[in-house]
Amino acid sequence: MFNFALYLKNNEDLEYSDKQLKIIEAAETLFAVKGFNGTSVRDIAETAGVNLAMISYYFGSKEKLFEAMFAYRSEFFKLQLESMLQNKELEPMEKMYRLIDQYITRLTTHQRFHRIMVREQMMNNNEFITAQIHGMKTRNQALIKQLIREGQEKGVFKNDIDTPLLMMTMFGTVSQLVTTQHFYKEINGLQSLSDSAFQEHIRTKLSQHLKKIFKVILTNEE
Amino acid sequence: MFNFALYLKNNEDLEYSDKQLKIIEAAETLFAVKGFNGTSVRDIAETAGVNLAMISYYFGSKEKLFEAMFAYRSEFFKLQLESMLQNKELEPMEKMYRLIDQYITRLTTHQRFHRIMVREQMMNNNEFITAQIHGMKTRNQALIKQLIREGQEKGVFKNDIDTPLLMMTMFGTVSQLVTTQHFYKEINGLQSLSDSAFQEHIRTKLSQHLKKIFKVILTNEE
DNA sequence: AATAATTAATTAAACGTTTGTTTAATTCAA
DNA sequence: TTGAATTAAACAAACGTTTAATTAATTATT
Repeated sequence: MFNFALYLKNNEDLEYSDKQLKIIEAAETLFAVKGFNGTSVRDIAETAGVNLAMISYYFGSKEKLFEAMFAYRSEFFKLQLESMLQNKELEPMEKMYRLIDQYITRLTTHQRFHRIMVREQMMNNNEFITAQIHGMKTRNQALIKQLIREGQEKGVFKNDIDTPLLMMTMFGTVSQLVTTQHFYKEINGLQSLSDSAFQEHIRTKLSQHLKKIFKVILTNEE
Repeated sequence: MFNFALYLKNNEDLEYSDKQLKIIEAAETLFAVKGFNGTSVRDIAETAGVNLAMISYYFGSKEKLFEAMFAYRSEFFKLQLESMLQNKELEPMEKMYRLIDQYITRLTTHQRFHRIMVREQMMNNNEFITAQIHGMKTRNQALIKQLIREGQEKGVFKNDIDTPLLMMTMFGTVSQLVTTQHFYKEINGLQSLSDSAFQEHIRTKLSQHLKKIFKVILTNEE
């Protein structure tokens, strides 16, 4: 009997078929809303419009599907910072502004994946995913630390910057707004806005707010 | 046959017995680590050292136990702001500083409950708990808005303050640090610190950091 | 090009566990 | 002696996963 999941394991750089992608998308949607344990394999199969057994057939298990989905989506979620940070024509503060905007864009356009990340970050249930998140965080932290050092060497940033704490403020503020956006919408009386207009509103506000904070924390100017 | 859960429903202001509190504490611990769906009633019974049936007997169901635990703990979690904010001898900025410290203290000393709140805030699975959280947030937001207005009327705070967004930064920064504290510990090379020393370290750093941000956002001084 | 052989994809049904909850009997306390 | 607390056992439902049979697609052979 043919075992696709085993076959996949030995061909890791395989592209997913339409059907496999439907399963991955259904899994992402449901995991984001109901959590891993709150989502049944039958839920996923029905949402994806495939037979229940196809999930084990293609991914081996529910947990492996979770990991496959996470790895697949994290590709799109990764910040593309390297080339921007190496650009020698940009000032450090301008780079930091772009970093903020890129982070806001990533997080608001991949909200489902972000919710999953927030949860997994707390739970540490799955070794593979914990390692993935840790890798992401470590990479980003190193790049940002380098950028801050660059600004300090050029004399435009202050010297007593707590990089991890500043990142906490960026991640935390955006994350908090994304996860409690209904409350934010209500308290600001923005219920009449269309969803896309509201998302745009959030992005603009967050960008202004974080840039303001970063400017005063990083430099001496107002 | 006697039904305690029903009896409890008609005597809402009843105090919990030692046994009931053991169950509530076990539930909090397990829900915080494994989530609601990841925790079984048998898990809770074993951790609390009681018979499985006692949970249905005392609380009616797993979900009702969750709600009872949430209501019980949210009492201790609530910020006690009213009296402090009404103190006429304190300057607005000093009040804001105290608010920050109180929030940091609450959140770092009730981390398990906070994790549950973060998750529920995202999920909106349980109506009762969603309503509880919404009430908490609305109350806090109103009090803080009032404090900011007071500062503005006294001429010490700027006029263009986005209160909800500033709150997002406070909640978000503290929340992010608490939920990813292992990463923060590692990246700062603080593994040798004892747990209580590390918690103290976090509180101090967060306090300084947030006060700095709030000062420059709220006032014109550095 | 047509047919046979082989491999992959798909399915409904069944598997053994675990789940939350209830039962009915028993022990304990007032 | 009466009402409450406690228990082991049982319950049906839902769970993730596997099976075995069937259909579809691909490859090999004539």
